[in-house]
Parts: sequence; structure tokens; C-alpha cells
Amino acid sequence: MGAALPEATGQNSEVYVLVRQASGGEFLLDTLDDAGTPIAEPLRLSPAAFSSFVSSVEPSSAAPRWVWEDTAHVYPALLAGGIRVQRCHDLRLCHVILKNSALTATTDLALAAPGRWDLASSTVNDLAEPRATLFDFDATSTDDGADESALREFRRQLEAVASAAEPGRLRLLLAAESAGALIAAEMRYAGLPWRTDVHDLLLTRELGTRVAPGVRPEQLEGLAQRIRFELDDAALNPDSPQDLFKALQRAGLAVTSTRGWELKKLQHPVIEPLLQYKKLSRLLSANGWAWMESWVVDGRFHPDYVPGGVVTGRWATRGGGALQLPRQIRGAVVADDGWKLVVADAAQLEPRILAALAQDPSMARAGRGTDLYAGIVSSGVVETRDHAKVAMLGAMYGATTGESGRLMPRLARAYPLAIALTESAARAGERGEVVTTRLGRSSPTPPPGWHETQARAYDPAATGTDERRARSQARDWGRFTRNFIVQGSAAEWALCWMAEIRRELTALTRADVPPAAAGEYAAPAAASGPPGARAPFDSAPHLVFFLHDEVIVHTPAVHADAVAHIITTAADTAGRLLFGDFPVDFMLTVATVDNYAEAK
DNA sequence: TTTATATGCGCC
DNA sequence: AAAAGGCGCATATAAA
Repeated sequence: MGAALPEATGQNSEVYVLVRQASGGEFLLDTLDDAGTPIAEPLRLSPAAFSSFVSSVEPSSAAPRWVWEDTAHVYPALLAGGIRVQRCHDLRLCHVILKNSALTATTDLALAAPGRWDLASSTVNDLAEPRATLFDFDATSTDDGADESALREFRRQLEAVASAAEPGRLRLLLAAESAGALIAAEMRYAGLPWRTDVHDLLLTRELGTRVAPGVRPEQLEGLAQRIRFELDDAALNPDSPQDLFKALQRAGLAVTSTRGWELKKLQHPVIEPLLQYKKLSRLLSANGWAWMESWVVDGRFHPDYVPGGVVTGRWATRGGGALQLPRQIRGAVVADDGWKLVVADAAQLEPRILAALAQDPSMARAGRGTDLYAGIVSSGVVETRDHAKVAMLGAMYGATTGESGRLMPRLARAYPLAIALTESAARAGERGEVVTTRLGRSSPTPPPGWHETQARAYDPAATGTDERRARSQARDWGRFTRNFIVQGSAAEWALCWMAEIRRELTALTRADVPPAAAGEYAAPAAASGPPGARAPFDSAPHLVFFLHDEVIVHTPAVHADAVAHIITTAADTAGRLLFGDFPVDFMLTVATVDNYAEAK
């Protein structure tokens, strides 16, 4: 195992190691400079030798940036061997960004026909099990002659960034997106500590004792009986929207659906038990005992995050619903003995992002050192915090009616730059144009048929219906682009925040764990925590949960204060990375707790 | 019987 | 009064 990495050749240059998997399962490694030029002999390694190689260069400061097609494909196997990497470049995720970005619109990469790099990530199967090889990574060309090899793709990506309008921003975005992929794999591997006994207790208190699948628990059955009595329908199945709708009509209730928010407005003895039934029924079906059985393993919930799964750059999930974990059951998230959860939430993240995007000094000032909505109130813009909040949401989502629409003009007077930015993003969308986030992620083009509908409204023969349809469709897309720049830029801030947290957490305890000697691949030590604790996450603080603007770090109690400090500092760093010296605060609420329900 | 769509509600 | 921007998931129901 004598292959050492060459020294970096300059201050700003980076050493990349492109990792490809050959059809036989062997790994092909190319050491490249930041132009994609080989600077060492390629290596061909067995899977074990590959793990050994990675662990021999990590976590040294001389470790390269690993370049691979799909983090979710390669990284779980390394983690299963107790090996983490510091940095990577996820070709598939970066391809999507560069292909769509307005900043790289004229590059070869953006102009190329769709190929295999445009395929969505395939699903990952078992934890820590690498998937079957999907592509022959030895192949350098496809039938149409296009060279789609990983090396060629990587070079095209480097070239696209280098010739982009804002290469610095894109470099940061690609690094952050790739760090997100590492974090997602690590969080899934480590898992969120989950007490099934506490979960069961919460369920039993709400629903009654546990019953077999398909059987209505006691509390739900009682509510169903009350609903049947109040609607005078002994055979009613409250789980059937159709049946329920008819029964409500028969009882003289003028409803157009069975949605909760519509029922809430009505006065009738059935409403209270019905709303309660819906609430409990949701708990049972979404996060009941069946969910517990299939998603909690050895005291850990393993959320399956999908980085970049949403057009705006937000993450999605695939099974398990980690991004919709209801408040009702957060008490089951309990730190291990001797450990703590540090729960941090970015307060009013999106308005602060908007203030910074628009470089609006007044809005930035409203959020300085305080709750931003309170700051808007104390500036005399509106009377209450609720009004401030609903007005801001309206500005970012495009409300035109209701209370939110009424308050908007006052917001526009107080914060002209911020509101002008949201309006200009909306107008761009209405014209069918693309908008771009702070770091360079661009919105998709309107859906098929959109332009045709717009064109039809300008035809001399256009009817009123044509015009109304076109106007409504244009406004819909304008609301999307208006929100895109804020939500997408907030997602970028969150990625930078998490990447900083991860980096600093690693540094915090690195001294505790001596790096393996070069060429020696140490088997992971036996886990010291509960059965579900997995090395290397059984001894050091690590991220376990992410929810758009919120993170949870599971940490040995002795490190909790240091972790809280790292999280707070990382928020400032993320703000500077995106917005330089523009003076906007990114405030956090940070709580060190034993269980998630205690936070907030 | 299996597969696709609709509904309703959870999260930010 | 209505119910915004982004989603995922379970269940019921319709279609194949």
C-alpha cells in the first residue's frame, strides 16, 4: 500500500482522487489536479484495499477531495468499515446544479444532450450495503459516441465552473452540496436515538393499548361511535372520505370536502370528535406501531435523506418521513445515557435570507440581535408579531388576499429593497424566465405547454377564458420563482451551516482518536453505547437530524457546551460565506436537552 | 389482482 | 373569506 498522495502544488489548488468502480467490483483511482490532469499513476484496488487506502489518507489535512458518481453508492460501505472522509465531489449532484445554472448556461456541460448523468439517484438498499453496480464504469462511450466517462464528466464540470460568471459561488455551492451528501449518509448510518418504549407509551396514552394492524385502537373506536351517533349513521366508516362526505351532507352541513380546516369553521356536535378522530388516525397511520417496527432498529431511527431532492435544493426523504416527524412523538427521541441532544433552530431563517439577498439594511436591522418579527413590530411597521409573521410569509409566498395581502403595502414601505426583490423574482417567473439563488442554483423552466398557453392569450382570437387561464398560470409560476430564490438560498445557507458544524465537530474530538497508521486498516472497535450505536459515531459528537433550518447533534454530555458553541459559530460562518460582510444576523435557538420534545 | 391517482395532513 | 411556496406518506378509491 505504498501509494502516497502527491503534495498539493499550490496554495489554492486542490488534489482530487476520482473513484470509479469497475464491473468486477474493483476500484479505479485517478489522482488529478484542479484542471483534471493526472498527477500520479492510476491505481486499481480491491474493495478492501480501497478502504485501506482511504483510511490511510483520512483524516489527515493532506486528504484529497474524493470525486465519485454517487455518495449514496460509495460512502455507506466506507462508513460500515468505520471510515469517514472529509470532502467529496458528488458528480451526479453537481451535474444537476451545473446543467441548470444560469451561470453556466453557455458551457459544454449545459449544452450537452441529456445522458446518464441526468439520471435520478437510484434507491439505496440495505444500510451499509453498496448497491449492485449500475453502470460499467470502464465504459468510456455510449452508442451515440458521446463520451460519458466519469473522468470526462469531471473535467467538463471543472471547466464549467472555471468559465462561469461567478466561479467562487458555484465552487462553494458544489462543495456544500457534496458535504450534504456525506452528512446525509452519515446521519442515516448513525441514526437518531429512538426509544421505542417511550414511543409506545405516547401512542398508548393517545390511542389506547396496542392492537393488531388493521384493528381500530380503543380511543379511535370510541370516537368513531360518537361520530356515527352524531351523524345518525350506524354503518359510517370515518376513514372513507366519500362516506363521510355524504353523511355530513345528510346532516345538513354544507361542506365541499372533509378537510379539517373546512370542518373547523362549522358548528355541529360531530365536529369535535371528528377532528379528534382525524388527528389520532393520522398519528396511528403515519407514526404508529407499524412505523416503529419498520423504521426503528436497535434504538435508532435511520432517516433516508435525499440531498438535492427538491428543485429548490432542499432535501427530501425516501421512506420514514424524517422531514415530517410530528411534534406528538418527538419525546421518543432520547439521548443515550451520558449523552445529550443539542437542538438548534435558525430563527426566522427565510426572512433573514431575504434581507441579505436584497441587501436591505432596514430589514437586516430589524433582525439584529432579536426576533426578526419582534424587530418589525418595534420598528412600528405592524402592531403584532403575528401580523409581522403573516405579512412576511405573504411577501415570500406571494399572497395577494386576506390579512397577509392587506399588510403587504406597509411591509413594502418599510423594506423597499427586500420587497422589490421578491416582486422582481415573481415578475421574472410570470414572463417564463429563470431565477437563480445566491450561490447559483437556477429554477427550472416552466412545465410543458406553459409558453403555448401564454401565447394563446395574445392571439387575436383569444377568448376571455384563454386570457384568464394564461394570467392565472403566469401568476402561479411567479409565486414559485418568488419563493424559489428565498427557499433555495436558505437551503444553501443550511448546507453551509451543516458542513461547518460537521467540520468543527470532527476537529473537536480528532485528538481523541489517533489516525490509523498508513497502510493499516483497523477494524472498527466494538460499539460502547446501546446496540444500535455504530462506530465511529459511538464515541464522538455527530449530526443525527436535519429539518430544513434545524439540526440535532448527539454528543457525549461533556462536549455539549462546546457543541453548542460550534453550532452557533457555524451559523455566523455560513452567513459570511454566502453574504460576505453584509451585516445580517443569523440567530439560533440552541437547547441542550435529554429529549427532543424539551426543545422549543 | 395489481397499479395509478386522489385525498388529506404532517413538516418547514 | 380563503388557504400561498416546497415536499412525503398512508389510505381509499378508481382504473387497468
